Amino acid sequence: MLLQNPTKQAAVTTADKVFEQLQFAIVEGEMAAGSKISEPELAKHYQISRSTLREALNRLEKCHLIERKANVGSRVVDCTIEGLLELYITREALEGMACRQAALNMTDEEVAHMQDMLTQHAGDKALQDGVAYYQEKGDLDFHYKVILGSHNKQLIELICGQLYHLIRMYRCQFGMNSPRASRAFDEHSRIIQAIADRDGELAEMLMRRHIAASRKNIENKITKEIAQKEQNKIQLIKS
Amino acid sequence: MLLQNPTKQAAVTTADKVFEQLQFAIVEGEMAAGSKISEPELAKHYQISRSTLREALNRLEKCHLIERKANVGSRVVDCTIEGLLELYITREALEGMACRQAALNMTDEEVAHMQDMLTQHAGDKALQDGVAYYQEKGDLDFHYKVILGSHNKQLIELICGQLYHLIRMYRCQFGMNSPRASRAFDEHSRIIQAIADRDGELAEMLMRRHIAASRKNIENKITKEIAQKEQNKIQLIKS
DNA sequence: AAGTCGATAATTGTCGACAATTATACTTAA
DNA sequence: TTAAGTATAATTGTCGACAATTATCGACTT
Repeated sequence: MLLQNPTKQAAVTTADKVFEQLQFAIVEGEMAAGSKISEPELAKHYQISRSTLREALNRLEKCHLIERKANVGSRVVDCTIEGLLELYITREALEGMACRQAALNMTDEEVAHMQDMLTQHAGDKALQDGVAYYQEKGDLDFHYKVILGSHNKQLIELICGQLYHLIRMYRCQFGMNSPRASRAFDEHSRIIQAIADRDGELAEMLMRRHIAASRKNIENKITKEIAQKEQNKIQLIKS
Repeated sequence: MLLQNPTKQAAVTTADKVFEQLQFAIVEGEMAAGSKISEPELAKHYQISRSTLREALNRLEKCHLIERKANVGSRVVDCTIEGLLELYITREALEGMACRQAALNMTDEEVAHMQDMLTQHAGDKALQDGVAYYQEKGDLDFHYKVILGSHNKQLIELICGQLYHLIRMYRCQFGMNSPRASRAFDEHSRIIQAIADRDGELAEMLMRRHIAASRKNIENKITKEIAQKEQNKIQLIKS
């Protein structure tokens, strides 16, 4: 499963290819979050020169997957709870606006296509009832379509080109295949309705609530996990 | 006048310095919008190697001031009306949310400091009544403080690190020292009040209206200018 | 005369080496 | 034993050259 973002163009140069591999490695956690990056080591591993590697690193920095300090080096970004919440706040703002713009700017064909997609997902959903499939692919499909429907290059670039890599990273690392599938589906359905009605204000509000709900869901889950770990620690000490 | 963004750190490496110079050159229009960038030529001009120049170009790309195509080269972004409107839509979303977060997260000291700043600006404003100063420096000061007050690294990076360079570029190129100084001041004042009241919802709404008003103002001005030019053309043909 | 194909020139991508800076480990003194 | 200072090693920044790709110009065909 790749789930590449829809704005990306074919990787022609070797730096492009290495960038994609590194991106995958970081998102999937093969390169640990927060770990230091050794340019000579990585260059050797991918059999490329440091110049080419640095080109790839620059693109990783562009989508906020690594951080660089002058004369010190690069690190993979680390996944913190605060970072995750900040990311979702930003996402709420951007995707909410994208949804409003989609309601204003989507062509009728695009709207129809989205509705088709949703009914198709409904079939899949009924079929394998609540399986993570919808959450993974269907969810991303939906959100990408809305974002692209905004017809706003700035929004599209910021969300698809930058934020979503980080979101995927957090999803992988925190193991977030949250069991909101059926509820999310209903929310998606209402959002599409608002877009079809060309009701930008409602569309934005619904999208923001949709994302906020997702954020709160995660927040709950994580705080519970932390509580669980604390519990384990205490039991470990007792025994 | 530099009006550097408040998040930037000192430029230590030569690539950093060249980046800053290029950034300035692009924003101020010394390098024409839409023009092609010749790496050998620029490298020679700044007396640096192409590697170093490319490092600088990568940072310019990060703040969306240039665009690169593989095996073809870089161009300065061009300033279109559509691009400007898309930028302001995005800004409305991000800065609106930043303002909401500022209402929630700013310390009392930060709020007090902003209020001080505003009264000081009020003095300046009374002094030189309506002069562009407020529009230039005061306006940016205000917006930066709100954004930083959100205490959201993601928002801060996106707005200050990326969007604002473009905004400054558009301001320069389209000659936008709009005569909204006094009205903008009142709007700023109300926004600070909402922040001081910790009313996130109102703060966001006011900031969004503030930016939307600015956008509409520009929209009007530009369409008028275009109409004017058409008029001139017609007269030219007649004569 | 217009358009297409091919050779040449120019530009971008990639490479390996050196310079400058930072991190590490060891020695020395308190 | 701890701390500071210094010398060494490793890493990042910068450079110039070569390879690969693209753009330009001219010849040739229709």
